[in-house]
Amino acid sequence: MYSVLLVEDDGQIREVIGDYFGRRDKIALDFAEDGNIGLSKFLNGSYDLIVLDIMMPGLDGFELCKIIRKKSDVPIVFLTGKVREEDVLYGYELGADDYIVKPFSIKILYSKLCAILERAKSDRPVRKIIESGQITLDPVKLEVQVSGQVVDLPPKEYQILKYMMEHPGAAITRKLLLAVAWGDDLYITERVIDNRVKNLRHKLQKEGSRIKTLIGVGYRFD
Amino acid sequence: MYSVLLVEDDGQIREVIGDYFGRRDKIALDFAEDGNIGLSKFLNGSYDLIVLDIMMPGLDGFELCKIIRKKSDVPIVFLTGKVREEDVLYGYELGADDYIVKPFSIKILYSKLCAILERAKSDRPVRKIIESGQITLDPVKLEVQVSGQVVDLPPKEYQILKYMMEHPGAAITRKLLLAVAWGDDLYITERVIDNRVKNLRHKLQKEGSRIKTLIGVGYRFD
DNA sequence: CTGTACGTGTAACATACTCTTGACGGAGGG
DNA sequence: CCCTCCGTCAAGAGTATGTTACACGTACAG
Repeated sequence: MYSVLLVEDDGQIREVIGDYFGRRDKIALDFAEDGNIGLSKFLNGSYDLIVLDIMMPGLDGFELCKIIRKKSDVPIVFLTGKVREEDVLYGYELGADDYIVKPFSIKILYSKLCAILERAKSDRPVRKIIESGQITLDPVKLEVQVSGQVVDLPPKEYQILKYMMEHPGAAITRKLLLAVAWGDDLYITERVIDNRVKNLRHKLQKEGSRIKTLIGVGYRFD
Repeated sequence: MYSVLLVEDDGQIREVIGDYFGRRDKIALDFAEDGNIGLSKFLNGSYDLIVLDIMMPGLDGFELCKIIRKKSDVPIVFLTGKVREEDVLYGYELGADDYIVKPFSIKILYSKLCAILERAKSDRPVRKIIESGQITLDPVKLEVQVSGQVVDLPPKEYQILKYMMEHPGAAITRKLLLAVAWGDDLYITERVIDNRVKNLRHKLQKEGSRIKTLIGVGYRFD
């Protein structure tokens, strides 16, 4: 479920889109009737994508887009009646992700938004909680849970686990782990890494076996 | 500079796009005249984005898209005269990143491609899996599968197999293998290589026979 | 100030796995 | 038949990793 803000002054369009999206379960839609309301909703809320009409009373879509882009990389889609090519290009220059011209097919709008949201999901430096199997890592709280139980991890072990969970399935060299958790200009015994990994495996209980050893290389988290 | 493959049977369109993109310096364009040529270029090349016409003789754009999606997450844009809504939706379902309807503005095409390429850049965890027959080698996971079964390979054997799979059909001298897996300044018995290859053949099971011996030279992987 | 708890790094050893060696034998060519 | 080249095997050397115990420094509470 994604959260999308639609800034559009035409009530009829809001209604049509709201109806259609309401019958699907992938997008939760929020509305703003003009640019100023849109700005305030953007500032107070947290959206995965923003759809902007260009021609609106007060703050227009381009202006709003500029303001939003200063604060956020959230995907932006223009939805507009303007068809002049310069406008489309201007929109892309402002960092828009797509540009949909009225009259548009509601189905296509929906598909496009879903495609952009899916694409953005993997793209984003996710400040969200990382989940994998029974393991949950919250980078904001710096907290790790295994099977619902909070597990206290010292800094190094936390960093190693975080890096592994951010790169599941990828081979991670010891050198890389050193750079990630220790800083690459330091020389320490290789055994240190083993020690940390050993503790990690133990603390992760049955999930610990998901850290595989790659002989001659390092580790891999599946 | 990004590398883009355009699969389009209409020579005029190829020319127009080629001209325009040639005067810019962000995109290096490669062409394919039909779906089959497109497929072979995709398989042998490495592109950052692929533009597909839908209606083409032989392999059409949808089919080609399906095949590409099995192997790669490379962004795909459909470029087509079809305007039926179902087709557009079908395109997105296949994992397309955009859908541009002819007649289109070349400037907008260029802008869209740039936007998609920029977005994909940060997204890409470049995973280039090498497949050949029943053997699959994932250089990111450092994992080899034979007939769907994971096969653990020690470093030297992994390196030998990887090199062989990267150069199928080519004669590979023992000297070259030494350089690849051992580093070229080392003196060891020739038997060492035989041993590694023997193990490889055994571990690859029935696929092992694809490593042919070239007497007096080395090996060849077919 | 003292004592405890804890994170970290080192050293030493144990264990597991990989690599190399060297001997032997078979295939094929001269 | 002899020679060369390669395949095979077993054993030991060599290397990588797991494990344990301990020393040091810091943070914090008493």
